[in-house]
Amino acid sequence: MTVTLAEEDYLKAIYKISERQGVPVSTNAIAEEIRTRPASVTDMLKKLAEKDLIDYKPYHGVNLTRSGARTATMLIRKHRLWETFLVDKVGYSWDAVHEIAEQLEHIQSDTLIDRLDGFLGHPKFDPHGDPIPDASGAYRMRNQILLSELAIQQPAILVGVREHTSDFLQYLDQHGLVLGATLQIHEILAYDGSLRLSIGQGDPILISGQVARQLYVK
Amino acid sequence: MTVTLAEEDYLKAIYKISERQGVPVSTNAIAEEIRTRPASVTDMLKKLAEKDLIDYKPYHGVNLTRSGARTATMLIRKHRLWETFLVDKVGYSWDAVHEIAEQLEHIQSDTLIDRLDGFLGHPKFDPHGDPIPDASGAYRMRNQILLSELAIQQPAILVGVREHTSDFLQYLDQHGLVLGATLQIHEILAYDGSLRLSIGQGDPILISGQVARQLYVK
DNA sequence: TTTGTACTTTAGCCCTGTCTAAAAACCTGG
DNA sequence: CCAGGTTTTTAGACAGGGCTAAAGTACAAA
Repeated sequence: MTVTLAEEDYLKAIYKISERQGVPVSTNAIAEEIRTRPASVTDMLKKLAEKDLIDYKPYHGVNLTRSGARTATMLIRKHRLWETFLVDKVGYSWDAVHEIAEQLEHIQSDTLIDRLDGFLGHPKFDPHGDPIPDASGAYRMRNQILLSELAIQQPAILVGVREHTSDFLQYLDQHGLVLGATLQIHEILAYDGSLRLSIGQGDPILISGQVARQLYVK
Repeated sequence: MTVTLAEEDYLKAIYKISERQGVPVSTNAIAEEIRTRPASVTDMLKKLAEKDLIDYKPYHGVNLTRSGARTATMLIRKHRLWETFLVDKVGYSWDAVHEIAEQLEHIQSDTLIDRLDGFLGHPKFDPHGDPIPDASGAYRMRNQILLSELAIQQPAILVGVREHTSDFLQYLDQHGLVLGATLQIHEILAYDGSLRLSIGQGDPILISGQVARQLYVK
């Protein structure tokens, strides 16, 4: 029972949405995630249900079966390992790897991804700080909080980002916001919720609340 | 003007056949190479001609245009670089990489393959001894001959293989026939054309003429 | 309880790439 | 130069995946 490339994309989308927003996952949400039309989603949901990769009740959304969740987790594993490869070995910056990894994650091989994992030294986190599932699909979430929840004056380490767009990641680079940096909030401006923040030993900078809600610290 | 995955496969097949057997390339030959039906090939040839990737005269075969040849050469480049990656970095043996590279060669990125080339140290030959085209598509053929053409007692170095099947490559491994080995023919048996051959300092072994016609030496 | 609106599904169509069956073109031996 | 065999193309169908338009469902507000 093979899973096509398009089916894999749907499973991953459902997985990602249910992580963010819980289950069941709506047709519209999937359409938006995949950038396709709701009618197309409905068609595909029938196929996925037929293959027992999702539980689908018409008009009431879907959730992944055990088998569907395993497939999705393995895709996440592949995606994050390939991103790690591209950054650590091939010299890409973290804002340029997403699209390439979207393609690489569909490579089919029983052995490749585990060997790649070994070649990379069994990394636990990808270049964006997201955890990489192991070969069994297990991964530990860091006990992270959003920078926007961090107490004033409390130092913390930047460990992850929620947004993965190039623009956002380039913004972070330009402001010295790299993974592992020590951050400390000095002040939250009453006017618009901006944060005055120091990075390591540097002079404080100002970032928007919008940005702060995209950063994970520990 | 994008080239689909299936179209890429056809271009590569036409390229490979024309290298072996010259031009023009017949519909049947392509069908056999791609393992599909002649009727399907005809359909695809029309599409490729429409895109100016081939010159196609119905009933008289095809050859690649400049543009089609460029695409095919880049596919070869990608295939061979990925094979090199899999063997040199990921630890695969040379008989296990073909199918994976067949998938990897279709990854679309303006920058990936040149960066991969750099990461690998700009290799000139892949794990099977085939030359890797550079970024401009150029590559030098070694001045190689088939082992079956080598003069008796004349030492030579094994530099390439024609067959890429797993079975054949495993056979070579088992007999110590690895790239770079020094070979010397001691005798050609009149009965069936088998060769008595020594590899490096080892004791002579017997290989069939069939095998000798698959090995390139220099 | 009804009704308006947002969400979802159905119906029917398109495109890609494949297939089988049948027709057409090519070519070679007599 | 033509008859048979081989090769190639055409015709028509199908499966996967997507789209638009229209119809059906759910649910909140009145």
